[in-house]
Amino acid sequence: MHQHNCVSLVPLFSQLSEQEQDTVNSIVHQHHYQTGETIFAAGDSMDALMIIASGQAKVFQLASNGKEQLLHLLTAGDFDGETALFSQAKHNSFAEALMPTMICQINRTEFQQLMQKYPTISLNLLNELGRRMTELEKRTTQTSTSSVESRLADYLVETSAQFGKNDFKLPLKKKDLATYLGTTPETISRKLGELERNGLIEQTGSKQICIVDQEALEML
Amino acid sequence: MHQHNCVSLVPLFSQLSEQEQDTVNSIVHQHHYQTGETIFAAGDSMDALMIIASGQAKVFQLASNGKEQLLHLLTAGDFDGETALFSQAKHNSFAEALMPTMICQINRTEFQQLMQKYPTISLNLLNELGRRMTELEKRTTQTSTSSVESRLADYLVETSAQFGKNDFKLPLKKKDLATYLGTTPETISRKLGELERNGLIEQTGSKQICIVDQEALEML
DNA sequence: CGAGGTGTTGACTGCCCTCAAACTTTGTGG
DNA sequence: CCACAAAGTTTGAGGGCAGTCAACACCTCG
Repeated sequence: MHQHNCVSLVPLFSQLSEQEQDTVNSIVHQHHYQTGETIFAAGDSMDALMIIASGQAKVFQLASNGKEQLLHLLTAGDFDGETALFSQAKHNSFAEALMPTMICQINRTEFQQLMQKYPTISLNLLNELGRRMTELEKRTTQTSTSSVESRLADYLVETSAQFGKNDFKLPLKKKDLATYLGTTPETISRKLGELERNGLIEQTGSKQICIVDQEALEML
Repeated sequence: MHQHNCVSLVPLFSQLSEQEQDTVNSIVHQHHYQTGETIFAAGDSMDALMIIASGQAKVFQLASNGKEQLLHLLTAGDFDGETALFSQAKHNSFAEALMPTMICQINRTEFQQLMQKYPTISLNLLNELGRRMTELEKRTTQTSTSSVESRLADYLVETSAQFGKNDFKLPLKKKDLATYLGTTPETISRKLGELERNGLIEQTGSKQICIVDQEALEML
């Protein structure tokens, strides 16, 4: 069987030599998930670090009223489960594949040995956790201080920057985008319409967005 | 001068021997801040890890419209600035002392050397970052899925649990509590009044709260 | 082609934010 | 230790943003 090499893809291990990466690769367990399939659920015990080799997954929580809150969008090279590496805790969130997705897992104990052997790994972990923390802090601040319109505008500008062009396809269903921005699909739909009517964007196709007036968007 | 020993207070260094802690203590710089004094501001360059030796500080962001969002409340033993340890970045948030507060700083380069020498430090850091991440994720979910009333109820229950008794004094001004929960002082005031009228709590004095019906609070 | 999930549009409602004024607590200097 | 100023809190009135509900249109994919 052709074993896809997760390890070389991941920034987490990028500073290791090729030989060291092989070592890591040998203790990795692979899993494949289909679109819509659950990767883990709240309540599951966490005992491994998960790395996205290919595909895309969403991490979200469910409130007691059943509402969904999207916390992170994971793409190739991203990982999750780091809080599990020390405390033998349960997942407090869900993860679901948004497309056919390959996941590499490393058991807690094995990963702990890795970190002892190669200290740069834990530094990389710290780095990435910090980055994600900063991102979440920003989003938290925005959700409780700004209007949906400006959050959406900000999201569009940032996403377009990631793609490096004004014309791009939303990487999320609007349903998920809504919970990501802390609002509802209906409101997203309306606000996008409003932005279009005001000449700031154009909706060329399903999920296809073109930014017309970036400055005005940033102004919100 | 009597040098307050920060290091022994901090879980971060708790696994080090007494002698090793002394070493760490020798590279620590101390600063004292008065109530209301700014510890760092957004835009300041980050070049040190900060540890609260005694006192209390709030970490918050300012939105473009001037609104404040409280992100973390730091008390003795907590630290901040970990994202600064690798990337030579700027602070994106503010920190302000809420009472006379003693802070211990360790420079980036010196702390990096420490982490190389004592790998358990970075593991402790990871642990704490994960904890804080989990906490923020929960709060984010709550702010965009639940009503102010239930967020407040949840906060009261959790805070009472921290103190270990039903009768306690709010550790924050209501103004700050409001931005912590993503609302306004007026709304906090009203909701507390409502909870009291419904017999779930009692407001015995300024900031003094007594939980009467914990079950009903958790129900929200 | 049909079915289920997804997106759109409209009408309505309500939570909570805003503004403003009175009252209370805090803390500081005389 | 008191007095007074500044900050924080409470209460009321009013309005707006966005959530809810419902019906319909639209994809996407068996």
